[in-house]
Amino acid sequence: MKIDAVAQRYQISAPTLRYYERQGLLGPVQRVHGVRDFCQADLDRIDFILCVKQCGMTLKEMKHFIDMYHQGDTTIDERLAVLQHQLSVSQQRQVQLAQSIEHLKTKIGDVRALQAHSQTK
Amino acid sequence: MKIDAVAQRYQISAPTLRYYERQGLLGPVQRVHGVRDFCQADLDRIDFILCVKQCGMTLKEMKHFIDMYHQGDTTIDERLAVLQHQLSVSQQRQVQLAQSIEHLKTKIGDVRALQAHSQTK
DNA sequence: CCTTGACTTAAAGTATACTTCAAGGCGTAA
DNA sequence: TTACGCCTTGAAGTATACTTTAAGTCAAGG
Repeated sequence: MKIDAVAQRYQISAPTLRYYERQGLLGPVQRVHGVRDFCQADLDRIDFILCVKQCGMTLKEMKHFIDMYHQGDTTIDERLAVLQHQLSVSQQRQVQLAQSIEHLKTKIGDVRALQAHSQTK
Repeated sequence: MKIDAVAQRYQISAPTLRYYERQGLLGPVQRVHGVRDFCQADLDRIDFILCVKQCGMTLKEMKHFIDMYHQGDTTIDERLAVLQHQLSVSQQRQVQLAQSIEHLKTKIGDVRALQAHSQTK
């Protein structure tokens, strides 16, 4: 799979994919005549990156995680700890987001009341 | 209320509060002998800023919103539209976050299985 | 009176995550 | 063979949101 197809599939730009590879999050992706050809493992990796990115993990943290992954079984405990920590952080964010959304709804209600008032003047 | 007290109360740094004022999100906050003295309106504003920030609004967007607020009643419709748009964006993020959290839980399960396996070897 | 500590300013620096640019290579259709 | 389109590279540029630094002010306590 070439870079543009991958970019389309995951809704990210081709330069971003190249950037991820440069940062060591990906590959090195195999080249055919110098052109990247993403294999299933690369796609799975992108899937992982996008997932933990959504969960709030930074590229630096991902790099650390991936480096541990390449070091093999001895790092399983730490990798598990990192993922569990990230889960807990994400769940906190989830709660905070829910609160802020409720807060925002209240503020919208306030503005709506003001709007109704100004229209009846 | 002086800047350090406000900073402590909202768990943000004093330089960040000064930065927000410089960006036009706050005040100008009243000074007593050159020292900022935050009034209730300022605190309410900070509350608003932190809420919409949690919801994913950028400082630029907040600035736009606050500028409209200062322009008065004629901007109510647009302000309401901005807040409703932000609500919808935040709710989308909430859904995506929930999905990514589930995804992450699955990945944690996978690693845990691997871990159990390597221990029984 | 003088030191201390908390505040002030403007400006420069940092971190994160990309994006854009300039110059160029490769393979296929005309 | 030449033009087209998609790909390549390294390096520089951008956006966002702060943080840090340097130099200085001011009121209160010893």
